[in-house]
Amino acid sequence: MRIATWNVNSIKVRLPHVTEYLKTAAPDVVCLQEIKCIDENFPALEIEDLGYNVAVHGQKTYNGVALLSKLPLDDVSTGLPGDDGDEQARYIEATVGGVRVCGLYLPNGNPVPGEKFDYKLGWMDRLIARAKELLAEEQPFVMAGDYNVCPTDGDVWDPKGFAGDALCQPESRNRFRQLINLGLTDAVHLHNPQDHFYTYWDYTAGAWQKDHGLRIDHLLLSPQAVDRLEAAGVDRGPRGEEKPSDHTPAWVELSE
DNA sequence: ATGGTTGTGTTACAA
Repeated sequence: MRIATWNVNSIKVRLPHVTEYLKTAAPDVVCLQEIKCIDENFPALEIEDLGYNVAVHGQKTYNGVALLSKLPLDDVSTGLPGDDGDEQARYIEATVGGVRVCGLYLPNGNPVPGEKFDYKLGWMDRLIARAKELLAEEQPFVMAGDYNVCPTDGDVWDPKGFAGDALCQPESRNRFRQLINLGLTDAVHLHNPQDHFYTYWDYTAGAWQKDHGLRIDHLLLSPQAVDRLEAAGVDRGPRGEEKPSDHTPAWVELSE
């Protein structure tokens, strides 16, 4: 079972890219972020026509996440627990073929310091709490999405230039490390520890052409999921298309 | 070059 994650930066604009990816890469599950639309405006019919089930947690203008899956999406839940006042659409879970798939769009957190950075750290604390709950069930799960965290300087094209960015702050990295220390595995890093494997390139200043990227999209696997991990990687192709998202898909392959 | 681009949706804000 192949599970991919992709921040598409508007599903309305990126629908042709997404349908092309579904046809060519044919992932079993895709976690989408930044769909930037309400549920009613998500192009479900076009995606269902390609053989996928759809679950959406949308929001007007900003954020928004969705799950696409060839197999049924069971027990869908939306919103990250821990703050009933949080109205930003950044989290969705569903069970697919016995695997709990968690799609997430972690807050960017800039500027630092500020309310947005505080929100990011609080959101990460809630994600850690949710991971603890899921780990207690001792079942396979995958937390996949745009984490907006570069785990180390090796994940940044210009570490000095990004030293003050929310994506690289010690507090952000510490919380990502807490997820790892709970027993989760950064699957793409495990399979490619020596390489950059950037997943994001800024639209400005020719960043893509210069490979000035960041690794911020991750798939964290529970021990029971790691037992089934066969491969992991990043598909750079979509970032090179016309009118691309600034992110490209990352994925894992789990045995059946 | 105190810069650059994209998307939503109005001419600001988020990334």
